[in-house]
Amino acid sequence: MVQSIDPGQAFPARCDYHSGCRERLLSAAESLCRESGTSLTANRRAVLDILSESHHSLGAYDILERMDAGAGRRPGPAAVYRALEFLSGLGLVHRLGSRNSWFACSRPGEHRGRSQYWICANCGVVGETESEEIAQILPELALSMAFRLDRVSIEIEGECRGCQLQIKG
Amino acid sequence: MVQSIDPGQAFPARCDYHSGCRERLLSAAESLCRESGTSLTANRRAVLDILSESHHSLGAYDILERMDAGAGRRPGPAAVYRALEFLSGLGLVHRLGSRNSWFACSRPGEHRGRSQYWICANCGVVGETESEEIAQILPELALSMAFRLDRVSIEIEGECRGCQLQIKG
DNA sequence: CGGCAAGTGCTATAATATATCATTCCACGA
DNA sequence: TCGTGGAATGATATATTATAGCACTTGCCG
Repeated sequence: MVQSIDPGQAFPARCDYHSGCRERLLSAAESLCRESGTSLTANRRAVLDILSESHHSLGAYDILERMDAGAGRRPGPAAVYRALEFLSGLGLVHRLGSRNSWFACSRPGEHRGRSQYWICANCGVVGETESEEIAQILPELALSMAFRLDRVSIEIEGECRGCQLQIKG
Repeated sequence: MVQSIDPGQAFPARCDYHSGCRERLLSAAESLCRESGTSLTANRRAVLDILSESHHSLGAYDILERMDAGAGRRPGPAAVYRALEFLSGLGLVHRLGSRNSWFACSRPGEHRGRSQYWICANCGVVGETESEEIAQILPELALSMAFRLDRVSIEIEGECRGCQLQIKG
């Protein structure tokens, strides 16, 4: 087995009431903040809460719209982007460049920056894998080009198993 | 050697007057259009010309600005986006999701959709590699997840050799 | 208390991308 | 030669995504 994560488990269930993910994310957020001497403020927590409701990716303005659900007033876009920047800095959320959207990390605190993101074009759910091989190959390639590698983004678009079954059957 | 392209050659020279690239791109454009029964119209060619001037990536509006250099009048953004969509459909240009920008393909007509893009954060030049290993691993991973893989985007940000040398020395 | 740093609110605006519909251009057949 | 149909473009408006700038608040620490 060459995967550090069983790929059979990598693509999350379609259901939004996934268990464990939110709790894991929140506790990772708290410990990462503690470690880094920052704080999980109300805004940041609100954005994290919204993203952690499902494994779908959301646009920043989608997040913004959901932020008045509880409170009466809605912040400006900058508040959302500031929170997203903070959270992605800690690896708690990721940005999908191919769609200008954001989603909650499935494995916060682990394997920072070494994930592949699998995006179902039909249902919008995003899964993550961590391929050991890719984690090895890219630095080797970089070395052979004398390229200093800072950040990697791997986005794969296609259709998840669940959607294929549903559409076909 | 596991690379189909020598990685030592993958990152393009910093100079903008690179030889061969433009010619290769243009002739690939013509043959791809011929094969697909489409045509390389003036607009499309203008966008391709602008992108092929260097290995840098450009925003759509940067391209737009350069489109009045010769002619007196400038088209609207839609013209640029239409050309970009057409050209990227043929694999002649690529979009960088991490930066919302576009660049000319270094290897038009080959290995469609199997490239890795190496982006120098300092000089903005974009190089391409085609890793055989990655070309194998991703479909295997997809298979094990029962995920139908349609499109892959691999973007690596860092600093190229030339810029590292220049800054340090 | 006073001063600093981090975070936020608020407003404006920049940057990126698409929708819609009229018009042009050109190849092709009657 | 004319008309017709499809592809591409022009033109205008607008949607979507993201950042800038600056005042204010809050909490901490001397």
